[in-house]
Amino acid sequence: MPTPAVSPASILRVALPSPLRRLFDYLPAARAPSCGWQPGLRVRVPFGHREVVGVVIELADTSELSHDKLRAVSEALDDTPLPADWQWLCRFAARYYQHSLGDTLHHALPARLRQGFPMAGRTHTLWRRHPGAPEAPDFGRATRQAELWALLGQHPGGLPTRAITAHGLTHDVLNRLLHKGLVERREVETATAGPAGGSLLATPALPLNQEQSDVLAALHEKLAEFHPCLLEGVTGSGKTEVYLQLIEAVAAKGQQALVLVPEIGLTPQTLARFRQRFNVAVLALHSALTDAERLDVWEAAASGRARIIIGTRSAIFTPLANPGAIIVDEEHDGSYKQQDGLRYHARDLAVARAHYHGIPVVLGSATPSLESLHQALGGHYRHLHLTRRASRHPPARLELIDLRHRRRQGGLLPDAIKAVKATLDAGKQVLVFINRRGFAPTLACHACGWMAECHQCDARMTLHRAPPLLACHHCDSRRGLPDACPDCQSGDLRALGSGTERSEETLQTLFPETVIHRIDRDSTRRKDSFEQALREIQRGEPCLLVGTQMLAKGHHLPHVTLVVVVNADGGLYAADFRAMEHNAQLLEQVAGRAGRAADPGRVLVQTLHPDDPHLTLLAERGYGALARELLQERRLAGLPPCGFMALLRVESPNAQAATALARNAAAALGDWLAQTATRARCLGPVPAPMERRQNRYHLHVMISAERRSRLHAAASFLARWLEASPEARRVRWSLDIDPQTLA
DNA sequence: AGCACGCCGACT
DNA sequence: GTCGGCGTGCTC
Repeated sequence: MPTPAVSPASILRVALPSPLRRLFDYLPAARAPSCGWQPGLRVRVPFGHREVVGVVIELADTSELSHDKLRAVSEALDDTPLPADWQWLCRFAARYYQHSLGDTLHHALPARLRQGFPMAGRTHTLWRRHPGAPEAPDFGRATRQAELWALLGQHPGGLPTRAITAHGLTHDVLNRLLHKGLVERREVETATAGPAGGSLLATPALPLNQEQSDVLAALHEKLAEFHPCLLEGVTGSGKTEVYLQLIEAVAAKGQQALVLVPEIGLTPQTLARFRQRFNVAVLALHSALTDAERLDVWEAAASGRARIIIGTRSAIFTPLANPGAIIVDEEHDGSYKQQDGLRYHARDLAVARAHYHGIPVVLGSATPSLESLHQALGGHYRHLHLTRRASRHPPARLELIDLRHRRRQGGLLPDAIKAVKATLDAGKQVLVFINRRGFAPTLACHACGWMAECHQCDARMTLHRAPPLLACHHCDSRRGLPDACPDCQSGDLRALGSGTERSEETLQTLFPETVIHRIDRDSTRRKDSFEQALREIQRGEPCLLVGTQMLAKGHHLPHVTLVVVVNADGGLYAADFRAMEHNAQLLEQVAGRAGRAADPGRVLVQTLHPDDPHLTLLAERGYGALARELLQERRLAGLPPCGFMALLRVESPNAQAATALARNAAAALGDWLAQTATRARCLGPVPAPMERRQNRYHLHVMISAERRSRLHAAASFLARWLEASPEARRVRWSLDIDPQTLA
């Protein structure tokens, strides 16, 4: 048996940060790393006219290029390969999403490592009081030094630099104490730098109800094998406590847990809940981290020192030394899908990864995606349920109220206004949900019918009042308000429809005594203003909340007993086949905000289609019933998740060039499908839902198949065709496997 | 994707 | 004269 060559190697095949989906052959650098040449080593290589960081993928004896064409690796950047599980995930993702491996590796690497920085070594710095220092030195007016001294006094075992700077103390203060000989620094092995021994739990677990215990018991049954679970639990049924106790079991075995949360879900409160419970290191990956901190978390996870890792979409690419479980909270959330570059879905990668590791993966949601529901109903995922709310009240049902032919103020019907008044009079809070920011979605001329349109998009401009301007929500264009109609010079320009600003204004005139909090992207632009508003709201004074989906998701609003949905029709008749699913998820999530504490809630839903069968099903029997009905319809239509789909998006400022490429690609794919008798369909090209956006023309070519393998074959052909096509280099295109929206 | 090369127009 | 617009071609 020949043993695999480790070193010396003659050719290194390297993945490079480039959209080109192939490897590049290099000669080894003169100096081999101490581990010898191996796949997974980071290398710096000359590439064209620059140097880039790449990853060795395989070793080979020969190259297709002649020897004199090959260049040598400049240097090996590490003495150990990148983590094997991380390598596996990148390769899987690159193959599944038809993306360049080099690009995938590049994006999955912390910025520091892709820039060629060395791994931080396996030690880190701890600071503590010098054993020989006096107990209470005199700091005079140096209050920061005294502060640091006090802080270190609380941590005799020493504090990492990051913990000190997190307290607002600078390196400068640290250095001054160092020079005075009052503190000492120690370099400790990273792998052993975990928390001091003692118990796993910092605070005891909460008691579980029967349902929660049953779910947890089911999870405990299979902790050492691949065990995909859908946890379908209504809002307020205690999913998080189940997660925490599952993690407890995992951590008790000395293993790590990876928790994914939606983009808006990673709040200080969420993190605090995990940190309060456990004595082990809980690390968060969020947008506010510096590159150095991000690298720290990566290495802590890769070494096993970090025991619980919480993060958003990209956290799925965190290496894990000793994984025990993966949890995806609010698994239906759209933010798990990357919408550019490597268009991965973190939930789907989580399942693939759990399979690779042979560990459980829990997908939790009150409103599961049809994808996950399909797997659960088909017996491929374990289906777990939490139906009971912690509060006494069952989830509020939706009450549909008919918007047709009725006067409304600020978007609200008289019935809704009456209910708002009654709720406020009872000393409770009201949430008015509008999925449109700005004052009004349209500015129109009452004399000739002209409407303010964006010059760069096929869209109307939104009227904003503070400051007064017309803004396009699809590009960055904005302009001042016209005094008169540009077409007929009439001065009778009117705002049509209502956005958050207008509802806020109207409600303020109707309820002048009441405090109104408007929560949308415009009102919360200032840092912390959202958190501040939430704190005030949670104090419980009667007030009105007017907001977009920012308010709908996840936040605990215990004093809200009435929710008014200004218009439920957003997704009813949209071209996107997932529109109703997403609309229903949003409505159910909004409704979940009502009556979470002591009082029962009411949810009023205004609609122009009170007889729509989907909407009435949702109102009468809830999301679960509607989801199963929608799934049936998808099955009949062969749509995902009962069929598979990929989408080629083509875009260019030049409409002809975009159309030509889309047409040629579709024709090439059509021919190939026919020749190879591959059972997949090619649809299009068709203009994208908003064909012109930022003066670029968008077209779609859709591929669908009953089987994943055929979709894959077709998508793979298309990707190769596009790469080889000269015209595809002049037009921007992207191939989206399992697209979540058709926009 | 970068990046260089190359060929045209409008400036100190 | 040259600065710089972006089309074209290449990267082991």
